[in-house]
Amino acid sequence: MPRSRPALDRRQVITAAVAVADDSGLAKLTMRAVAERLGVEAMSLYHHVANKDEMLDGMVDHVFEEFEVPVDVGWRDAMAHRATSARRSLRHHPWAIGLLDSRTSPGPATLAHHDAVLGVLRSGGFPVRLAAHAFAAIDSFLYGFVLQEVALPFEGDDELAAMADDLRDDAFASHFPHLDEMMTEVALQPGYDFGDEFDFGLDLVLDGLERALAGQR
Amino acid sequence: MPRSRPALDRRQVITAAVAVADDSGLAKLTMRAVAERLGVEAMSLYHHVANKDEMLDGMVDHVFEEFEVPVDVGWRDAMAHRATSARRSLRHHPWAIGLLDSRTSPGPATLAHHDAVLGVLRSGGFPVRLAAHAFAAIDSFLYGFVLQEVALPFEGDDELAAMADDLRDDAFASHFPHLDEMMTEVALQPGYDFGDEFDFGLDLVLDGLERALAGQR
DNA sequence: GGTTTAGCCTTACATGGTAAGGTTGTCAAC
DNA sequence: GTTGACAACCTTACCATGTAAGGCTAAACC
Repeated sequence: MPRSRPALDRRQVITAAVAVADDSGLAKLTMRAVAERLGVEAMSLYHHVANKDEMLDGMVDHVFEEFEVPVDVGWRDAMAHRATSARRSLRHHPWAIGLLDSRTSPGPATLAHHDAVLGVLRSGGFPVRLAAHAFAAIDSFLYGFVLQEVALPFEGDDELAAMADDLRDDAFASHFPHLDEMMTEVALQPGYDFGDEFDFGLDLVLDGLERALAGQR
Repeated sequence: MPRSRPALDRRQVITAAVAVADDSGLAKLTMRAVAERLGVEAMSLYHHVANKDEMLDGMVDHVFEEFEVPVDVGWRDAMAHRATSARRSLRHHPWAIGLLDSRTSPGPATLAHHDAVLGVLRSGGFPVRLAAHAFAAIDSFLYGFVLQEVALPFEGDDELAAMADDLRDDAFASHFPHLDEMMTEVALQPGYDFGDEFDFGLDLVLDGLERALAGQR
């Protein structure tokens, strides 16, 4: 086996891990699977990441790299764009949101991203304390929304309908009347998409922050 | 046919599993550990739950049982109380929030809880569609906040300070000036508690909903 | 009292993380 | 060019975990 150059590095390991998770889900993300994708044996990965946990940290940080924070627009547009971009990334890597709660050491991209967000708020006129409030509120909404979205047991209208029919019967309707009403009159209506709730909630939060900012002055 | 034999049942298995997770964390939650807590062998559990995954479903549903939804107050107070109660439970069972994204089949307590929340909104005057918006917005904020709170790499002021000192140095301050400012002027100030951001964000969301409800009429 | 069977147990296996240590190129120092 | 250190990758092996298959025992029903 002729080996010429440092073929592998940490970045490639992380990238391959992300690809495996994207393709096959977190459950199938094993060191052996990542190694195979790189044409290498599992133990070789340990020359580039300390252990699987650290690899997961790297994967999360990798996703944060994708979050876009525009700098030349007002804070509100910037935050809206950033939230939309983050949501898109997290939907593209649906395993990531589930990792967030177990990763306690933020990577460089994560820190850089958070710094950029704070930067936008501060230059948008938010005093430090209000910026902290805003930061927490926006991120809570963002992550929570994606968490729910990813946990939805269906994908698209038809699957929702199938699942709903599966679940709802007379017993369901009598036990959970409001849920039944919500499904019948909203969720199952043609054209309804839970994803659209994102804009409503985001505007709600941003409106509130705008008002708080105005009241501050 | 009802047997009068003192035996294990599904509820006990779930309860034991919750206890193991509370005490030792999700990583230590193994079928053998749960069995041991019940003075039983691992395989015996499979007479009461189909597999580990279904046990996790049951655990999540168990946590949802704890969420309180008061019925004899206005919608706003009810939602505030419910959010606070849910947050308390999720902090008490920190593993739960991380399971939410992988559980796609809601249990009976989960359904009942959601039904109760919708009931409060509907009788508070929310039209169905607005109730859907409100539901999504509140839950997004709630889950997202707890997700962040649980992922915080510290517990209490002193640990935060220790961790911050560990992280922050000249390089940190110059790379991440806004983060540095935030830590110095907010997070590290005596008495600061990230948990307090919860009330700010919750009020923000509820204010927004109140306004939306008023505009609807 | 014999049969059935629910409820628990023993065994065993495949999968997965990773410790220990081996092998083979590359390169610096002679 | 030879040597030796080191880096990058591999082989083996171990232990933990989920769970399939089937065994044992006593309660429940005939």
